[in-house]
Amino acid sequence: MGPRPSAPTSETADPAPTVEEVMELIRQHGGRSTTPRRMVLETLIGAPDDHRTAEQLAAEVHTRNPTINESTVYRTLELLEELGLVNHVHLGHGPSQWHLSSNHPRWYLTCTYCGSVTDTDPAVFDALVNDVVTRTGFTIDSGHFAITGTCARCATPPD
Amino acid sequence: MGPRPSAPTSETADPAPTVEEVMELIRQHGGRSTTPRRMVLETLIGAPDDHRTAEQLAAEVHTRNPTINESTVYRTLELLEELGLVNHVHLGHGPSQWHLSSNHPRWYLTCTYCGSVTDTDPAVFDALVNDVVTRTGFTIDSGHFAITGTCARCATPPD
DNA sequence: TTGACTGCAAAAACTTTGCAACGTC
DNA sequence: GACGTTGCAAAGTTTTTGCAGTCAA
Repeated sequence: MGPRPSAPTSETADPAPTVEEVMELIRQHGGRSTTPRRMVLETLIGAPDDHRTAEQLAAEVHTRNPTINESTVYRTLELLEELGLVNHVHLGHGPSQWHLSSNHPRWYLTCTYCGSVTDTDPAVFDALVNDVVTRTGFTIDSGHFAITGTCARCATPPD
Repeated sequence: MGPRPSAPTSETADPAPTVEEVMELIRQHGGRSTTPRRMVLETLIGAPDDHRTAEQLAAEVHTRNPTINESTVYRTLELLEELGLVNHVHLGHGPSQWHLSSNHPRWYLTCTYCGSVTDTDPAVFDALVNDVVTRTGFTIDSGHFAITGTCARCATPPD
């Protein structure tokens, strides 16, 4: 039930939703506006550019309401992802990282040696994305898996 | 202890190793030539272009020797990866897929909707790889994580 | 003989699920 | 009141680890 892929180029408009807008959307889909959902959302919207694990998110929520269960956080994230409001990324071998959806593509470069994550100018990938869709019909959806490699620092010869 | 990254462009030479060559290499590193290691290797070399999970590999090995344990398969794969002879890929949310290393880069495109995997002409990515390293110093190492998106078939409007 | 390797079982890490109680509409 | 949602606990999935016995060099 994901959105149809559209223009895969870099854009900048970012309509950060409010908690109320999201709750309304959930109600429109037959769901209910509940305290745990509100709190997860408020935490995500509080730092919209962060990406964090479900566990970290649960810990943040717990500082305000320790009764909210981690499985509820997982279920809320799953719901919000179905609605297209959040996404998860695999930056490495650990747990998934969650963040609010944004209109502009994100490409993560993670270093195999030091683990650092570089959030790259997506324009660099535009030519590739267009080339691939022209040649194969495959529409690349950035940012679900990181691209691994060696960062500038770790690439410098140690000798 | 991985190899220093070198020219990240598409090449074609593929020196498929023999079991004996690998066993010799293992011995040179202070390791031992054992039956489980031999069998895992023979299975991998038997279908060098396949990628498969540790569990599938263990099942294949079991048809010849059921006493070999899955944890030994994991440990063998880890060893062979340290030696640069095999690699694992994350094609989706399931278990890692293992395959013999090859000289030429591999890029996997997996479809979010139908799960199909497209092994793409790596030349398409050369420009990107060169662009990124020039701009940021980051040397992209293809093929550790898949690139997700929508395949041609799933992208055609249903109406 | 030495110590690397193995099988086994148990645990770790991350996520999902079953179910009865609860809260929203 | 109906039924979607939650907390809790338990289980599922993939991978790692501890340990005592085994085997290659």
